[in-house]
Amino acid sequence: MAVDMGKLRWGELEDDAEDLDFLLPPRVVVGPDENGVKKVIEFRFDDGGNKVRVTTTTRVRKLTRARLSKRALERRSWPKFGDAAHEDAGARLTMVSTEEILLERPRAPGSKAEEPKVAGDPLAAMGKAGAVLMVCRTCGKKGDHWTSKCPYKDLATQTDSFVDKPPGAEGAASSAGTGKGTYVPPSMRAGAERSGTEMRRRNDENSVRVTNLSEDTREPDLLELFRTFGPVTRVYVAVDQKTGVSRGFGFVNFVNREDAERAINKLNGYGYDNLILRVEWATPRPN
DNA sequence: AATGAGCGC
Repeated sequence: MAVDMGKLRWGELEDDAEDLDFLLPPRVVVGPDENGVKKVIEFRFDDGGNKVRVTTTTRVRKLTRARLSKRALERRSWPKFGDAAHEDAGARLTMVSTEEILLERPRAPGSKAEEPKVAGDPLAAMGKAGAVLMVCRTCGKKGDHWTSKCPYKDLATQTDSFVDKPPGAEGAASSAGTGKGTYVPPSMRAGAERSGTEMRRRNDENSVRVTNLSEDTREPDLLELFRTFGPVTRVYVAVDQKTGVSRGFGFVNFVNREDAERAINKLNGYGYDNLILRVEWATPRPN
């Protein structure tokens, strides 16, 4: 058999050698004899490719006929139970049970009762009433995704070491932020309907354009980078609709203009993912 | 080098 050695790796060569086992005589089992001695004779190739015979001799426990029948007889004297209780004695030695037997699944101590599993997509299987109960513990969004599927799940903890922080970012001082200073509920977002004097127009004014992003920088990365300056309402990375590849720029919208300004001052020229970011005010999108 | 999506009226 001609083999192109250049295309084979050693692991494949090994497999190839094993394939030759069909050339060996079949395994032979002799016994066990009256003394319980069993011999297994098998053949294999040694490291040099020579056929060798290997004989293994073992002594098996003798199960005498008397011993077996004694135990079987003992079982026959057991009182019948279940469906078998209605059978004539000795009519059948074995039978298939049609009884329903509920098995308890062992659980870790202290674990909660199992939730009923729904086949298929749990979100789709759930009615609207159920969806309301679904609240992402990371970003707080309702009825959209589970915590485990949150796009920001990796960013749940604030990076304390990173650059500077807006004054009062830790607490409620930040005007529109929640405790963590990042998630802004819809009712508080720019452009949301507000009572009284505030404008209803969508607010794109605190929009920052970020260019020279590496191809694999995505929205959660941008959020992680910019959230330290204050509450962010939106991150967006422009993506080629055809290929899905990042176009290398994006936008970050801030609740507060001062936060956006500080982000620009701090991050413009900042080295990120081996590239030097450009961060500047975005010209508002025509609408 | 570069300024974003899609929804509904």
